[in-house]
Amino acid sequence: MSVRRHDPNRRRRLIEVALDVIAEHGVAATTHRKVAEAADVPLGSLTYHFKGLDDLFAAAFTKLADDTADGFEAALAGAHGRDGAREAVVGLIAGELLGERRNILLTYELYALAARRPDLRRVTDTWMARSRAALERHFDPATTVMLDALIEGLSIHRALALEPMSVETVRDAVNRIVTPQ
Amino acid sequence: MSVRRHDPNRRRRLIEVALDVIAEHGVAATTHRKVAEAADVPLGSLTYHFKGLDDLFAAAFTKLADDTADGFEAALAGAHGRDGAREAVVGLIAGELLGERRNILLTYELYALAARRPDLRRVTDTWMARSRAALERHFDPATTVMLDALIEGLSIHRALALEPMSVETVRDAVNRIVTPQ
DNA sequence: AGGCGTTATGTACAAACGTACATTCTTTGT
DNA sequence: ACAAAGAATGTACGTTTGTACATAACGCCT
Repeated sequence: MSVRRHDPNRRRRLIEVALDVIAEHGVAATTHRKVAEAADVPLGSLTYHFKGLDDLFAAAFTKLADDTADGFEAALAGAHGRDGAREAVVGLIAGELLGERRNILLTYELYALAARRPDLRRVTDTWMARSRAALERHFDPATTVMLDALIEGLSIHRALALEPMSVETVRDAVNRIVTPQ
Repeated sequence: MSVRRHDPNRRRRLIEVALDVIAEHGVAATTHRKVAEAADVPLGSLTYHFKGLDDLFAAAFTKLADDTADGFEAALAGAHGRDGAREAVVGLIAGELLGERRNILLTYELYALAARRPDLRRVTDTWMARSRAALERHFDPATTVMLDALIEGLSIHRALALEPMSVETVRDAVNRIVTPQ
Protein backbone atom coordinates (compact mmCIF):
# COMPACT_ATOMS: atom_id res chain seq x y z
CA MET A 1 0.00 0.00 0.00
CA SER A 2 2.42 2.54 -1.21
CA VAL A 3 1.69 5.77 -3.03
CA ARG A 4 -0.79 5.03 -5.73
CA ARG A 5 -2.50 8.28 -6.48
CA HIS A 6 -4.04 8.47 -9.91
CA ASP A 7 -5.47 5.03 -10.54
CA PRO A 8 -7.94 5.38 -13.38
CA ASN A 9 -10.63 2.70 -13.65
CA ARG A 10 -9.96 1.73 -10.09
CA ARG A 11 -13.68 1.30 -9.76
CA ARG A 12 -13.68 -1.36 -12.45
CA ARG A 13 -10.80 -3.14 -10.80
CA LEU A 14 -12.52 -3.07 -7.43
CA ILE A 15 -15.54 -4.78 -8.95
CA GLU A 16 -13.40 -7.57 -10.37
CA VAL A 17 -11.52 -8.01 -7.11
CA ALA A 18 -14.82 -8.08 -5.24
CA LEU A 19 -15.91 -11.05 -7.36
CA ASP A 20 -12.68 -12.82 -6.51
CA VAL A 21 -13.18 -12.21 -2.81
CA ILE A 22 -16.79 -13.37 -2.99
CA ALA A 23 -15.75 -16.51 -4.84
CA GLU A 24 -13.15 -17.27 -2.22
CA HIS A 25 -14.93 -16.36 1.00
CA GLY A 26 -18.59 -16.08 0.06
CA VAL A 27 -20.88 -13.09 0.37
CA ALA A 28 -21.30 -13.85 4.04
CA ALA A 29 -17.64 -13.23 4.77
CA THR A 30 -16.93 -10.50 2.25
CA THR A 31 -16.15 -7.18 3.89
CA HIS A 32 -14.92 -3.79 2.84
CA ARG A 33 -11.59 -4.52 4.42
CA LYS A 34 -11.07 -7.86 2.68
CA VAL A 35 -11.75 -6.33 -0.73
CA ALA A 36 -9.55 -3.35 0.05
CA GLU A 37 -6.65 -5.57 1.01
CA ALA A 38 -7.10 -7.85 -1.99
CA ALA A 39 -7.12 -4.84 -4.32
CA ASP A 40 -4.30 -3.15 -2.40
CA VAL A 41 -6.20 0.06 -1.85
CA PRO A 42 -7.00 1.84 1.40
CA LEU A 43 -10.31 1.17 3.10
CA GLY A 44 -11.64 4.62 2.34
CA SER A 45 -11.38 3.96 -1.37
CA LEU A 46 -14.31 1.56 -1.19
CA THR A 47 -16.62 3.96 0.54
CA TYR A 48 -15.66 6.56 -2.02
CA HIS A 49 -16.47 4.48 -5.10
CA PHE A 50 -19.51 2.64 -3.72
CA LYS A 51 -22.36 3.87 -1.62
CA GLY A 52 -22.08 0.79 0.58
CA LEU A 53 -21.46 -2.93 0.58
CA ASP A 54 -24.81 -3.58 -1.08
CA ASP A 55 -23.87 -1.25 -3.89
CA LEU A 56 -20.58 -3.07 -4.39
CA PHE A 57 -22.33 -6.45 -4.48
CA ALA A 58 -24.84 -5.15 -6.99
CA ALA A 59 -22.11 -3.83 -9.27
CA ALA A 60 -20.11 -7.05 -9.01
CA PHE A 61 -23.00 -9.39 -9.74
CA THR A 62 -24.25 -7.20 -12.55
CA LYS A 63 -20.87 -7.58 -14.19
CA LEU A 64 -20.94 -11.34 -13.65
CA ALA A 65 -24.37 -11.65 -15.24
CA ASP A 66 -23.56 -9.37 -18.14
CA ASP A 67 -20.29 -11.09 -18.94
CA THR A 68 -21.82 -14.53 -18.77
CA ALA A 69 -24.78 -13.57 -20.93
CA ASP A 70 -22.39 -11.98 -23.42
CA GLY A 71 -20.41 -15.20 -23.71
CA PHE A 72 -23.57 -17.23 -23.97
CA GLU A 73 -24.93 -15.10 -26.79
CA ALA A 74 -21.63 -15.06 -28.63
CA ALA A 75 -21.30 -18.83 -28.55
CA LEU A 76 -24.81 -19.35 -29.88
CA ALA A 77 -24.60 -16.56 -32.43
CA GLY A 78 -21.52 -18.21 -33.91
CA ALA A 79 -23.27 -21.55 -34.30
CA HIS A 80 -24.86 -22.58 -37.55
CA GLY A 81 -27.50 -25.17 -38.08
CA ARG A 82 -29.12 -27.39 -35.51
CA ASP A 83 -26.03 -29.51 -35.04
CA GLY A 84 -23.88 -26.44 -34.58
CA ALA A 85 -26.22 -25.08 -31.96
CA ARG A 86 -26.26 -28.37 -30.11
CA GLU A 87 -22.49 -28.54 -30.04
CA ALA A 88 -22.33 -24.93 -28.91
CA VAL A 89 -24.55 -25.77 -25.95
CA VAL A 90 -22.38 -28.76 -25.07
CA GLY A 91 -19.29 -26.58 -25.30
CA LEU A 92 -20.83 -23.99 -23.01
CA ILE A 93 -21.69 -26.52 -20.32
CA ALA A 94 -18.32 -28.22 -20.49
CA GLY A 95 -16.34 -25.04 -21.08
CA GLU A 96 -15.12 -22.46 -18.69
CA LEU A 97 -17.98 -19.99 -18.99
CA LEU A 98 -20.55 -22.22 -17.30
CA GLY A 99 -18.39 -25.10 -16.19
CA GLU A 100 -15.73 -23.40 -14.18
CA ARG A 101 -16.07 -23.87 -10.48
CA ARG A 102 -15.63 -20.18 -9.79
CA ASN A 103 -18.54 -19.13 -11.96
CA ILE A 104 -20.86 -21.79 -10.59
CA LEU A 105 -19.98 -20.71 -7.10
CA LEU A 106 -20.61 -17.06 -7.84
CA THR A 107 -23.91 -17.99 -9.41
CA TYR A 108 -25.05 -19.65 -6.18
CA GLU A 109 -24.14 -16.57 -4.26
CA LEU A 110 -26.04 -14.40 -6.69
CA TYR A 111 -29.14 -16.58 -6.58
CA ALA A 112 -29.11 -16.60 -2.80
CA LEU A 113 -28.78 -12.84 -2.70
CA ALA A 114 -31.23 -12.14 -5.52
CA ALA A 115 -33.96 -14.01 -3.70
CA ARG A 116 -34.08 -11.19 -1.17
CA ARG A 117 -33.05 -8.15 -3.15
CA PRO A 118 -35.27 -6.84 -5.95
CA ASP A 119 -32.42 -4.98 -7.66
CA LEU A 120 -30.41 -8.18 -7.97
CA ARG A 121 -33.52 -10.09 -8.89
CA ARG A 122 -33.76 -7.86 -11.93
CA VAL A 123 -30.20 -8.84 -12.79
CA THR A 124 -30.97 -12.56 -12.77
CA ASP A 125 -34.20 -12.01 -14.69
CA THR A 126 -32.38 -10.16 -17.45
CA TRP A 127 -29.68 -12.81 -17.55
CA MET A 128 -32.24 -15.60 -17.94
CA ALA A 129 -34.18 -13.68 -20.57
CA ARG A 130 -31.04 -13.14 -22.64
CA SER A 131 -30.08 -16.81 -22.39
CA ARG A 132 -33.51 -17.93 -23.45
CA ALA A 133 -33.59 -15.49 -26.35
CA ALA A 134 -30.23 -16.77 -27.54
CA LEU A 135 -31.47 -20.36 -27.41
CA GLU A 136 -34.69 -19.49 -29.18
CA ARG A 137 -32.76 -18.46 -32.26
CA HIS A 138 -32.07 -22.17 -32.74
CA PHE A 139 -34.78 -24.10 -30.92
CA ASP A 140 -38.54 -23.97 -30.54
CA PRO A 141 -39.92 -22.34 -27.39
CA ALA A 142 -40.79 -25.55 -25.54
CA THR A 143 -37.38 -27.08 -26.22
CA THR A 144 -35.74 -23.83 -25.20
CA VAL A 145 -37.32 -23.86 -21.76
CA MET A 146 -36.27 -27.44 -21.14
CA LEU A 147 -32.81 -26.94 -22.53
CA ASP A 148 -32.33 -23.87 -20.39
CA ALA A 149 -33.14 -25.86 -17.28
CA LEU A 150 -30.94 -28.76 -18.37
CA ILE A 151 -28.00 -26.42 -18.90
CA GLU A 152 -28.42 -25.10 -15.39
CA GLY A 153 -28.61 -28.55 -13.84
CA LEU A 154 -25.75 -30.02 -15.84
CA SER A 155 -23.49 -27.08 -15.06
CA ILE A 156 -24.12 -27.44 -11.36
CA HIS A 157 -23.75 -31.19 -11.26
CA ARG A 158 -20.61 -31.13 -13.35
CA ALA A 159 -19.04 -28.67 -10.96
CA LEU A 160 -20.23 -30.37 -7.79
CA ALA A 161 -20.30 -34.08 -8.53
CA LEU A 162 -17.73 -36.31 -6.91
CA GLU A 163 -17.12 -38.30 -10.06
CA PRO A 164 -16.73 -35.95 -13.02
CA MET A 165 -19.35 -36.15 -15.72
CA SER A 166 -18.00 -36.85 -19.18
CA VAL A 167 -18.60 -34.57 -22.13
CA GLU A 168 -20.23 -37.52 -23.86
CA THR A 169 -22.85 -37.70 -21.15
CA VAL A 170 -23.48 -33.97 -21.51
CA ARG A 171 -23.87 -34.34 -25.26
CA ASP A 172 -26.17 -37.31 -24.83
CA ALA A 173 -28.41 -35.37 -22.43
CA VAL A 174 -28.58 -32.35 -24.73
CA ASN A 175 -29.46 -34.63 -27.62
CA ARG A 176 -32.27 -36.26 -25.71
CA ILE A 177 -33.82 -32.88 -24.96
CA VAL A 178 -33.27 -31.39 -28.38
CA THR A 179 -34.12 -34.34 -30.58
CA PRO A 180 -37.79 -34.04 -31.51
CA GLN A 181 -39.93 -36.88 -30.27
CA MET B 1 -39.04 -14.26 26.75
CA SER B 2 -40.68 -15.12 29.97
CA VAL B 3 -39.87 -18.05 32.23
CA ARG B 4 -39.41 -21.08 30.11
CA ARG B 5 -37.23 -23.41 32.08
CA HIS B 6 -37.44 -27.03 31.05
CA ASP B 7 -37.79 -27.02 27.29
CA PRO B 8 -36.95 -30.51 26.10
CA ASN B 9 -35.84 -30.82 22.48
CA ARG B 10 -35.07 -27.15 22.42
CA ARG B 11 -32.04 -28.06 20.40
CA ARG B 12 -34.22 -29.56 17.68
CA ARG B 13 -36.43 -26.49 17.68
CA LEU B 14 -33.45 -24.19 17.40
CA ILE B 15 -32.28 -26.06 14.31
CA GLU B 16 -35.66 -25.63 12.65
CA VAL B 17 -35.85 -21.96 13.56
CA ALA B 18 -32.32 -21.48 12.25
CA LEU B 19 -33.45 -22.78 8.85
CA ASP B 20 -36.31 -20.28 8.90
CA VAL B 21 -33.96 -17.42 9.70
CA ILE B 22 -31.51 -18.51 7.00
CA ALA B 23 -34.34 -18.75 4.47
CA GLU B 24 -35.49 -15.26 5.35
CA HIS B 25 -32.23 -13.39 5.79
CA GLY B 26 -29.59 -15.62 4.24
CA VAL B 27 -26.55 -17.14 5.86
CA ALA B 28 -24.74 -13.83 5.51
CA ALA B 29 -27.18 -12.08 7.81
CA THR B 30 -27.98 -14.92 10.20
CA THR B 31 -26.70 -14.27 13.69
CA HIS B 32 -26.99 -15.84 17.09
CA ARG B 33 -29.21 -13.01 18.18
CA LYS B 34 -31.61 -13.29 15.23
CA VAL B 35 -32.10 -17.00 15.80
CA ALA B 36 -32.49 -16.50 19.53
CA GLU B 37 -35.17 -13.88 19.04
CA ALA B 38 -37.01 -15.94 16.42
CA ALA B 39 -37.03 -18.95 18.73
CA ASP B 40 -37.84 -16.81 21.75
CA VAL B 41 -34.91 -18.05 23.81
CA PRO B 42 -32.12 -16.10 25.46
CA LEU B 43 -28.88 -15.55 23.59
CA GLY B 44 -26.95 -17.82 25.90
CA SER B 45 -29.11 -20.76 24.93
CA LEU B 46 -27.48 -20.89 21.52
CA THR B 47 -23.95 -21.00 22.83
CA TYR B 48 -25.03 -23.72 25.20
CA HIS B 49 -26.52 -26.02 22.56
CA PHE B 50 -24.05 -25.32 19.75
CA LYS B 51 -20.32 -24.90 19.82
CA GLY B 52 -20.62 -21.87 17.57
CA LEU B 53 -22.40 -20.44 14.57
CA ASP B 54 -20.68 -22.88 12.24
CA ASP B 55 -21.92 -25.76 14.31
CA LEU B 56 -25.48 -24.43 14.13
CA PHE B 57 -25.29 -24.05 10.37
CA ALA B 58 -23.95 -27.57 10.02
CA ALA B 59 -26.77 -29.00 12.11
CA ALA B 60 -29.40 -27.02 10.22
CA PHE B 61 -28.21 -27.94 6.75
CA THR B 62 -27.72 -31.55 7.72
CA LYS B 63 -31.38 -31.66 8.70
CA LEU B 64 -32.39 -30.00 5.43
CA ALA B 65 -30.43 -32.52 3.39
CA ASP B 66 -31.64 -35.51 5.37
CA ASP B 67 -35.28 -34.47 5.23
CA THR B 68 -35.16 -33.77 1.53
CA ALA B 69 -33.39 -37.04 0.74
CA ASP B 70 -35.94 -38.88 2.88
CA GLY B 71 -38.81 -37.41 0.91
CA PHE B 72 -37.06 -38.10 -2.34
CA GLU B 73 -36.50 -41.75 -1.46
CA ALA B 74 -40.02 -42.21 -0.19
CA ALA B 75 -41.58 -40.82 -3.34
CA LEU B 76 -39.51 -43.06 -5.57
CA ALA B 77 -39.86 -46.13 -3.37
CA GLY B 78 -43.62 -45.79 -3.62
CA ALA B 79 -43.55 -45.71 -7.40
CA HIS B 80 -44.11 -48.82 -9.45
CA GLY B 81 -43.08 -49.39 -13.02
CA ARG B 82 -41.36 -47.01 -15.35
CA ASP B 83 -44.42 -44.82 -15.76
CA GLY B 84 -44.90 -44.63 -12.04
CA ALA B 85 -41.31 -43.59 -11.53
CA ARG B 86 -41.59 -40.93 -14.19
CA GLU B 87 -44.68 -39.48 -12.62
CA ALA B 88 -43.04 -39.56 -9.21
CA VAL B 89 -40.18 -37.49 -10.56
CA VAL B 90 -42.60 -34.99 -12.09
CA GLY B 91 -44.45 -34.78 -8.81
CA LEU B 92 -41.24 -34.14 -6.91
CA ILE B 93 -40.20 -31.28 -9.16
CA ALA B 94 -43.63 -29.69 -9.15
CA GLY B 95 -44.38 -30.52 -5.53
CA GLU B 96 -43.37 -28.78 -2.38
CA LEU B 97 -40.32 -30.86 -1.54
CA LEU B 98 -38.22 -29.57 -4.44
CA GLY B 99 -40.48 -26.91 -5.84
CA GLU B 100 -41.13 -24.73 -2.85
CA ARG B 101 -39.32 -21.47 -2.91
CA ARG B 102 -38.04 -21.87 0.63
CA ASN B 103 -36.31 -25.16 -0.08
CA ILE B 104 -34.74 -23.93 -3.30
CA LEU B 105 -33.46 -20.92 -1.45
CA LEU B 106 -31.99 -22.95 1.36
CA THR B 107 -30.34 -25.22 -1.17
CA TYR B 108 -28.52 -22.27 -2.72
CA GLU B 109 -27.28 -21.24 0.66
CA LEU B 110 -26.09 -24.76 1.37
CA TYR B 111 -24.28 -25.07 -1.96
CA ALA B 112 -22.58 -21.74 -1.45
CA LEU B 113 -21.46 -22.73 2.03
CA ALA B 114 -20.53 -26.30 1.15
CA ALA B 115 -18.13 -25.08 -1.50
CA ARG B 116 -15.87 -23.81 1.23
CA ARG B 117 -16.55 -26.15 4.14
CA PRO B 118 -15.57 -29.81 3.91
CA ASP B 119 -18.01 -30.87 6.61
CA LEU B 120 -20.93 -29.42 4.67
CA ARG B 121 -19.49 -30.69 1.45
CA ARG B 122 -19.91 -34.18 2.88
CA VAL B 123 -23.57 -33.35 3.53
CA THR B 124 -24.24 -32.42 -0.10
CA ASP B 125 -22.30 -35.43 -1.34
CA THR B 126 -24.39 -37.77 0.73
CA TRP B 127 -27.57 -36.05 -0.37
CA MET B 128 -26.65 -36.42 -4.04
CA ALA B 129 -25.59 -40.03 -3.60
CA ARG B 130 -28.91 -40.91 -1.98
CA SER B 131 -30.88 -39.19 -4.73
CA ARG B 132 -28.95 -40.97 -7.41
CA ALA B 133 -29.35 -44.31 -5.71
CA ALA B 134 -33.11 -43.77 -5.46
CA LEU B 135 -33.29 -42.94 -9.15
CA GLU B 136 -31.17 -45.94 -10.10
CA ARG B 137 -33.80 -48.27 -8.74
CA HIS B 138 -35.86 -47.27 -11.75
CA PHE B 139 -33.51 -46.02 -14.44
CA ASP B 140 -30.21 -47.07 -15.97
CA PRO B 141 -27.06 -45.31 -14.75
CA ALA B 142 -26.64 -42.98 -17.71
CA THR B 143 -30.26 -41.87 -17.61
CA THR B 144 -30.01 -41.42 -13.86
CA VAL B 145 -27.14 -38.94 -14.15
CA MET B 146 -28.98 -36.89 -16.74
CA LEU B 147 -32.27 -37.05 -14.91
CA ASP B 148 -30.61 -35.98 -11.70
CA ALA B 149 -29.23 -32.88 -13.40
CA LEU B 150 -32.54 -32.14 -15.10
CA ILE B 151 -34.35 -32.31 -11.76
CA GLU B 152 -31.94 -29.79 -10.32
CA GLY B 153 -32.30 -27.39 -13.23
CA LEU B 154 -36.06 -27.67 -13.49
CA SER B 155 -36.52 -27.11 -9.77
CA ILE B 156 -34.42 -23.97 -9.88
CA HIS B 157 -36.03 -22.57 -12.99
CA ARG B 158 -39.50 -23.30 -11.77
CA ALA B 159 -38.83 -21.41 -8.58
CA LEU B 160 -37.03 -18.52 -10.20
CA ALA B 161 -38.62 -18.03 -13.59
CA LEU B 162 -40.77 -14.98 -14.16
CA GLU B 163 -43.41 -16.90 -16.07
CA PRO B 164 -44.27 -20.10 -14.20
CA MET B 165 -43.42 -23.34 -15.95
CA SER B 166 -46.33 -25.70 -16.43
CA VAL B 167 -46.39 -29.23 -15.10
CA GLU B 168 -46.89 -30.41 -18.66
CA THR B 169 -43.57 -28.88 -19.65
CA VAL B 170 -41.91 -30.60 -16.72
CA ARG B 171 -43.45 -33.93 -17.72
CA ASP B 172 -42.40 -33.42 -21.32
CA ALA B 173 -38.81 -32.72 -20.31
CA VAL B 174 -38.65 -35.77 -18.04
CA ASN B 175 -40.05 -37.90 -20.82
CA ARG B 176 -37.46 -36.71 -23.30
CA ILE B 177 -34.66 -37.67 -20.93
CA VAL B 178 -36.14 -40.96 -19.81
CA THR B 179 -37.47 -42.27 -23.09
CA PRO B 180 -34.79 -44.50 -24.58
CA GLN B 181 -33.36 -43.27 -27.83
C1' DA C 1 0.31 28.71 -14.59
C1' DG C 2 -3.14 28.35 -11.69
C1' DG C 3 -7.51 27.25 -9.92
C1' DC C 4 -11.20 24.01 -9.59
C1' DG C 5 -13.52 19.75 -9.55
C1' DT C 6 -12.55 15.07 -8.95
C1' DT C 7 -10.21 11.30 -6.80
C1' DA C 8 -7.67 9.38 -3.00
C1' DT C 9 -6.45 8.61 1.79
C1' DG C 10 -6.33 7.74 6.84
C1' DT C 11 -8.67 7.87 10.95
C1' DA C 12 -12.36 7.70 13.98
C1' DC C 13 -16.52 5.87 16.05
C1' DA C 14 -20.83 3.75 17.14
C1' DA C 15 -23.21 -0.50 16.46
C1' DA C 16 -23.36 -5.33 16.14
C1' DC C 17 -21.11 -9.37 16.53
C1' DG C 18 -19.36 -14.17 18.55
C1' DT C 19 -18.34 -16.20 22.52
C1' DA C 20 -17.17 -17.14 27.46
C1' DC C 21 -18.74 -17.87 31.96
C1' DA C 22 -20.69 -17.51 36.61
C1' DT C 23 -25.04 -18.27 38.37
C1' DT C 24 -29.57 -20.23 38.87
C1' DC C 25 -32.93 -23.58 38.13
C1' DT C 26 -34.69 -28.35 36.93
C1' DT C 27 -34.60 -33.19 36.34
C1' DT C 28 -32.99 -37.65 37.46
C1' DG C 29 -31.12 -41.47 40.00
C1' DT C 30 -30.71 -43.57 44.38
C1' DA D 1 -35.47 -36.64 50.11
C1' DC D 2 -31.34 -35.24 48.58
C1' DA D 3 -27.32 -34.87 45.90
C1' DA D 4 -25.29 -34.82 41.46
C1' DA D 5 -25.68 -33.81 36.66
C1' DG D 6 -27.48 -31.43 33.18
C1' DA D 7 -30.02 -27.43 31.21
C1' DA D 8 -31.05 -22.58 31.10
C1' DT D 9 -30.07 -17.84 31.74
C1' DG D 10 -28.10 -13.09 31.73
C1' DT D 11 -24.25 -10.38 31.40
C1' DA D 12 -19.92 -8.94 30.07
C1' DC D 13 -16.00 -8.28 26.98
C1' DG D 14 -12.91 -7.98 23.17
C1' DT D 15 -13.18 -7.83 18.07
C1' DT D 16 -14.83 -6.76 13.79
C1' DT D 17 -17.80 -4.39 11.14
C1' DG D 18 -19.91 -0.47 8.07
C1' DT D 19 -19.64 4.08 7.28
C1' DA D 20 -18.65 9.06 7.75
C1' DC D 21 -15.57 12.73 7.13
C1' DA D 22 -11.70 15.98 7.21
C1' DT D 23 -7.65 16.38 4.71
C1' DA D 24 -4.52 15.90 0.89
C1' DA D 25 -3.13 15.10 -3.83
C1' DC D 26 -4.02 14.96 -8.63
C1' DG D 27 -5.75 15.93 -13.66
C1' DC D 28 -7.83 19.01 -16.56
C1' DC D 29 -9.31 23.17 -18.60
C1' DT D 30 -8.72 27.95 -19.60
